[in-house]
Amino acid sequence: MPVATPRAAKTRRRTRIQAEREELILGAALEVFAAHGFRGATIDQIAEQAGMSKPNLLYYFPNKEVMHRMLIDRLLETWLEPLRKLDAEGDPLTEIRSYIRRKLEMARDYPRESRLFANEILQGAPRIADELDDLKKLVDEKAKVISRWIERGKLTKVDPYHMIFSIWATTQHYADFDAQVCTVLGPKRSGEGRFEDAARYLDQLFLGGLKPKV
Amino acid sequence: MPVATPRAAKTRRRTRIQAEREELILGAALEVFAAHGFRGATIDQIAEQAGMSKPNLLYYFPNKEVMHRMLIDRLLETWLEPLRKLDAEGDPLTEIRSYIRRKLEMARDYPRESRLFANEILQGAPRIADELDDLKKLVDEKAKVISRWIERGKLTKVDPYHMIFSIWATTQHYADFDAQVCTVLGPKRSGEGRFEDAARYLDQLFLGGLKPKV
DNA sequence: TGAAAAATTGACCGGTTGGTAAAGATTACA
DNA sequence: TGTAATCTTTACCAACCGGTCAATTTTTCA
Repeated sequence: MPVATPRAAKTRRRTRIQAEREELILGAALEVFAAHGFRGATIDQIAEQAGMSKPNLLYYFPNKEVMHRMLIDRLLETWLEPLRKLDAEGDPLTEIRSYIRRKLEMARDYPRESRLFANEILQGAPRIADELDDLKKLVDEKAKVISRWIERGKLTKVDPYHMIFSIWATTQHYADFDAQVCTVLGPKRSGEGRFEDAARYLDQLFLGGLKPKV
Repeated sequence: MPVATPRAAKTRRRTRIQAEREELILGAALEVFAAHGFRGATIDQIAEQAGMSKPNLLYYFPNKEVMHRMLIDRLLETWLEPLRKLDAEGDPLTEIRSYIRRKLEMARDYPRESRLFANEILQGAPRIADELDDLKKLVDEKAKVISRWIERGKLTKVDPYHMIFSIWATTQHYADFDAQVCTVLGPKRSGEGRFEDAARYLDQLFLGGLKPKV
């Protein structure tokens, strides 16, 4: 007869345990979703990763979709932050360099988030069409900023959209294709130093390719 | 009592129907694996895509793994061909440009193969560790070629491994993240022309970034 | 301290999935 | 044409999976 679900409890104050457990579960869910995709992840796996029973997990989240959705929403908040920070008033090459750096740091520090997102896009983004529209708006806005930089001769004339794609691709590659990167680099070079090497290389590539030849 | 499986029939000659059906099934499997990943793909889906019943499909392939493995093996054959063609004797910038072009064409013409591979790597490459070792050998070999080019002053001094990663990342992005690319580009620019725009941009990026400043 | 609220668990359920068994339909070929 | 091999289908099964139920344990707080 009792069994007050956390949702029912939302009318009351949130328990300390509730907050802790929800974070624990979302962490476990991120781990499992990133490794196996939405369909490949099972609630049992997530529960085991979180160190609790399946019904206990389902006491905090009504189902798999809600966990996934919550992770995606959170992810996009922080994921787009580097692009938001791209400052129209700053020095173009410096701004782009910083953007690449920040994206690479995110690939290094939040690889699971990157893979969660990659899994979703790879399968046609079935659960995040709305969020992609927001993304489009942001990219449109920043593409205009880049276009203005080009008009002022601060950058080589390139397609801003494809430029942004290339930054996404090259940086997220180190999170999404980590298994391949580490195999190819071999045990000696696949330590954390690979991100510094990558940063150096990407500087050369983008600054060389984008600096205007005056 | 009869029921000779195609495997048992291997001792005899392969039937016309066998060859046709196996191709049909592999095509359907590629479609479904690329769209949903290994775990997310069901035999029923593949059978429906191939226009036959599940047991009929399982008459030609003993299980899901075998289909997947066969697709991966085939894929890697053609997938690595562009890199194999990278010619130590050719002109470095031309060779790299051609490599990028070929990879981009593969992303355009074989997006399902690209996504099949991406799915597998993204999940830690659990089923293709051996194949990745072969890949490493090939990359090691070509990295040496690139290093020699650099020694001779034909290229800016860059890390050959990360250079290859950046080519993979930027080209495969158009296949793997197609859903995102099309959303961001909008309906007007997401026709097939996007690959030509990409080719133009990648030329600028890589040739600008890699050409030696003499 | 005691009782209500919150947290946890084992048992269970209906639907799906990978795969099998066996019998029937079709095809190849002597 | 007949028959053996090949191909296809219906019916089925055991394991798994998402999620519920009801009962038990733990925590909170008056």
